[in-house]
Amino acid sequence: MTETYADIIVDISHEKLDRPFQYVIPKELEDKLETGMCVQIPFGTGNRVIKGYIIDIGTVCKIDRAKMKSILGVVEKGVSVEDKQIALAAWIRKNYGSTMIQALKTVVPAKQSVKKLEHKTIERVMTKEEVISLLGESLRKKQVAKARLLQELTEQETIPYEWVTGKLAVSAQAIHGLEKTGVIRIVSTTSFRNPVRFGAQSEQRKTLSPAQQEIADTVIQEYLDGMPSTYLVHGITGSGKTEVYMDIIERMVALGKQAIVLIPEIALTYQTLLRFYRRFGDRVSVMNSTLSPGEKYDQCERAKKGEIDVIIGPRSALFTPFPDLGVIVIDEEHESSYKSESTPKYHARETAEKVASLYGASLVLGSATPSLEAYHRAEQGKVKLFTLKERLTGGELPEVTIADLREELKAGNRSIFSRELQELLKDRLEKKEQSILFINRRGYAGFISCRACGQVMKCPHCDVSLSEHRNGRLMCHYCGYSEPKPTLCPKCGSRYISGFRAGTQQIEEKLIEMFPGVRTLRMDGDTTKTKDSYEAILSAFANGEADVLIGTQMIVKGHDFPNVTLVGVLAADLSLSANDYRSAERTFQLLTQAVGRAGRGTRPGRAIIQTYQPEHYAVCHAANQDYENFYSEEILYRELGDYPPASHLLAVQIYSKDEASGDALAAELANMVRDTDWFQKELTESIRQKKKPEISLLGPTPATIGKINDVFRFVFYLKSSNYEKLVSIKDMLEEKIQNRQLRTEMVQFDFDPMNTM
DNA sequence: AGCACGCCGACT
DNA sequence: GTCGGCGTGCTC
Repeated sequence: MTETYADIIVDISHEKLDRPFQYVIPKELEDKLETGMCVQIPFGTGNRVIKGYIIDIGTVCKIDRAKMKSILGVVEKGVSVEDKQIALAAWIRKNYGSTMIQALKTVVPAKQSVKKLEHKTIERVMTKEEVISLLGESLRKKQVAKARLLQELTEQETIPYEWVTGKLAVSAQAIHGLEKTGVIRIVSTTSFRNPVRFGAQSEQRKTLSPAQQEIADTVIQEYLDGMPSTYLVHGITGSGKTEVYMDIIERMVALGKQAIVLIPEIALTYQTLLRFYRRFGDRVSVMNSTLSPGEKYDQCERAKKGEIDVIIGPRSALFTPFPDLGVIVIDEEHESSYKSESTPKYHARETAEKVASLYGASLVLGSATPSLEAYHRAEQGKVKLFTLKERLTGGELPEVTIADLREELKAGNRSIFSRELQELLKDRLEKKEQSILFINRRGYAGFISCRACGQVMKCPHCDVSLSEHRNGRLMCHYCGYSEPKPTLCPKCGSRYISGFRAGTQQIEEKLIEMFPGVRTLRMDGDTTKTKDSYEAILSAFANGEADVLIGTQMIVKGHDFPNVTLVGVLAADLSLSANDYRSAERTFQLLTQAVGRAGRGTRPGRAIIQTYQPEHYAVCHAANQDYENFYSEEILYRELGDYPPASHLLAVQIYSKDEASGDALAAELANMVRDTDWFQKELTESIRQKKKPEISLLGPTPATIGKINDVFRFVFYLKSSNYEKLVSIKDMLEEKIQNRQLRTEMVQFDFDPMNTM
């Protein structure tokens, strides 16, 4: 008969107590308790009863058993903001895999640095004379601590609390003593700063088009009917999605509800914010990664107290603790930055759905190129789809041509610019119009293709590109398949078979070589170390300080350049051949966005997409700006390969300082899954019935980048259409790992990963 | 955060 | 002695 114990975080905001305490779970509560629940516990010497949150349940007794106390009872689920936050953290922990502490820290951002929460101050209640007489008395009684504080009070009427406990070294008891005798008063002056301030000028409301109006009306009406839902607004750039969001938010605010607006960090520009400020005044606030922890905490407090109605920010703004949230808007819903890169690796879109259901709020997703996940759910009827096809501002979509680089090679053009692009560049330079050259650096990790026929070396099992490895062989990083690197193209026999290498710097050099005197600006990871330099380059270009802007993906997001009439995409297939299943989707999104940069002003735009694979559906459909047809082809591919959203993928990532032990652990964990009874049963069933198994295991294999900072990385994948099954495997592995007490190794879980490891 | 323990000067 | 202020450390 074993006892069960619970790790509990006590409900006292103090950094010293921000760690788990272990309690005995009484027999009668054993079945009722779960992680994330709120319980009553005796705490401290006086055994005063306080609230605590269960973060873990186990059978390992970590401290002296004699010291442990028992849980008194369950605090029934309330409706407070805190309870929702805890429930959300528990959900994240369960679905994405992490410890409860990690989950709590993501959901309650200030829990860590809570020390500077309220700026408490000490205020003198009595007159100066009375204090001086008290001071004399204290000095006589040799009450040094009290005297120090009183001395300070003769000079100042109010003193910051930390100053008193810190510099003056007066303990809390002494202060409380003085408070009791009525000498001072402790005031929590919660001084909130609004990070950005604008004048209260209001933006004149634009009348919505019938299509826009219909979206806003539906969202609001269904909310009022008590049936909030998830909506996907598929609208091309310039179709006025932001107007729709603002209309919905305004009506929600009028109902006394609050709104969260998520936007990708990169699109968090001054212009976007300005529009919201003009509409909602100082009832709107910004979450920003540059905010200090203290400022973030302020934002949370303001939200809790109902001082703001709208918050705008990246992924983490989702956890703003509003008392009565009405709607969550996720703009540019397809952006990969909505997936967290650190544990817990949650996806903001999925998590937003959970948040919305906790609050009974509506969720509005918007994108010009929706993620396969969102569109798939719309097809299944789980999400309501709206399409905005009209560009409100007029503005024609640019004319797009595809340049076949294989033909260029045949015609003897070995430069990185196709002949048509060269001509158009020359023309734009003469006309003093601006151009953008876009190089796709994604998936640079050495795939191999034939420059004569465009053939890309692919894994025969997984249909993703093979990467060139240290040992010179080609490897698949999903399943570990490998083959020797060919010297001749297996399809056409050409010897021009190699990885593609070109950076923004080489392009710039070639461009200056070809057009002496051309003014260029370069933007990539190297030239934009800080956010300021990013803005600086973009505004320099917008001001006409250069003829050509050369850059990686970052130049295609946001920002309008009215004078740009030519966009050249050099080697579109670079990202197409990245070795993971999302590469076509990413390529389509990038190309569509890049092409959309041309002709935003009055003059019509042109775009050239250079590629070795002109027949590839992602390239063709992007050239035609045709999302629907891209989607129907891509979803077929996902269904065939059992990739998300048709199925689910769990990446189990193993990190280790020691290559051999990491490799061994990866193999051991993978075998642990393989050896389970139900996995074996599933396998035999599938063979017997000649169907696909409900679950399959790929790998383990060394990661694409096998070693970073001397840490070796291994990975294996589990595929299943049943998400719950993957969660249960994660739970099982988590338990095994916990009991093992790993030293040099670390294991992370990534559900439906955005990047291959 | 709150509570006990122990140290130290003051006072009956 | 013992009372009371005050710092320190701990809380499962």
